[in-house]
Amino acid sequence: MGKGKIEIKKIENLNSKQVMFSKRRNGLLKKAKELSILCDAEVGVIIFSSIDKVYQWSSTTRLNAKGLDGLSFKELQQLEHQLNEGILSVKEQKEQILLEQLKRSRLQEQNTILETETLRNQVEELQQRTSSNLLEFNPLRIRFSTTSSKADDYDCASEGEDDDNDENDHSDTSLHLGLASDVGRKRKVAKVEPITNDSGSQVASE
Amino acid sequence: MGKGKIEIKKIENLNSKQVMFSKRRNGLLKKAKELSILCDAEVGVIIFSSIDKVYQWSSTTRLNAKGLDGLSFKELQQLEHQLNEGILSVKEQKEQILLEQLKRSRLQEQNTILETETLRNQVEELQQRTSSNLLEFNPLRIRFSTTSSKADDYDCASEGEDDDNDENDHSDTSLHLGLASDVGRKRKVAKVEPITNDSGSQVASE
DNA sequence: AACTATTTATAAGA
DNA sequence: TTCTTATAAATAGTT
Repeated sequence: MGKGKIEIKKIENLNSKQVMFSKRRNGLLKKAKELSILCDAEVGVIIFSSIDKVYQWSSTTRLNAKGLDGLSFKELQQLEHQLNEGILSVKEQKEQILLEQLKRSRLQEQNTILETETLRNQVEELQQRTSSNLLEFNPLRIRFSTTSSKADDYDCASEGEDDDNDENDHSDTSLHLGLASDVGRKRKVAKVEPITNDSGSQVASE
Repeated sequence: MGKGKIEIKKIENLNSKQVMFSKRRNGLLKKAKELSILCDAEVGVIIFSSIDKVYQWSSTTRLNAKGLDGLSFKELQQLEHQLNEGILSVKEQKEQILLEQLKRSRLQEQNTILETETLRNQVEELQQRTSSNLLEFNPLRIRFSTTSSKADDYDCASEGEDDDNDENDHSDTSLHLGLASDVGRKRKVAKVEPITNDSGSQVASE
């Protein structure tokens, strides 16, 4: 509808394109507004020019800008992306912390359980000696459990949390018992093989 | 642009309105398409008729329907809401599971630590007797730690996880030592007061 | 940005 | 609905 008919295809001349855009954009928005008024419809139009500026109009506040008018499409998209990423990051961080603590807690627990086991054996053995009036005493017969030394490789070891059983971190590899020189020593525990990492990951993949 | 000029205001006649809507909707979409082609712009148009049916067109797949054409706006909004809720639910569920396990693990750990403490004391005491050649033996002097019986109230107790220390669940309230009748009994541990629930919640709020 | 010759959209009617 | 047609509006090219 002009002095000459035009083919609907991309305008290469930048200036012509800009002029055309301005005219037809206004026309489109006007038509949209008319439609919404005449036919009592909700109409929304959003236009991203090639210069990446946003023009939008809508018959309702539902679709209208919330202070985002004038932001480029890429900016808006980035904003949305960042928000989503932000939520994800926070959630993932929380999850990571929980997993970390659970892993650590389980390792700790495993340690303590082994120590307990060892101590229990000792107690029983000592009790037997005691109740049998100690006819003989041979410390070498007291068994102790696993004596691996690989526990330090475990990455949990370096974390400095103020748990109330940090003492275990400096425990010996083996457990000595029944000798007079050992009576004064406290907190000697049996080391354990690091439990498999899966105990933590399993939880996450449930 | 018709046989007569019209005023832009709501059309009351339903039939006229429907006809007008159909015509102008097509016109608007055509104009939008032309604009996007001519000026290399991204254009999106969404139209909600008063019958609440959606018509939309967009120059990019970004705004195009994914099989959602024809859904009412309310339906679309509900769908979006449900999706968001779904994600949140899943995340929260995962978090809940982790917290649950951590709480349980800590409780378990606390139990074992207390038991260890008790056993350690016994061992030391017994060792002292042993190394002093057992001049006297009085089992009553052996102390044991907390003997509360409220532990069963803890809601963790009913959960049936296949942990490898379920034996502790049936432990006695008190610890008996030094008597011949006790030598054959295993796995008697001191019960502890349930630790405060905060140990778990603290983690979540970090 | 304004002008204007034309094309296009569409109001009313069939 | 769709088609027709008279006419209003939009706009391409020009200034």
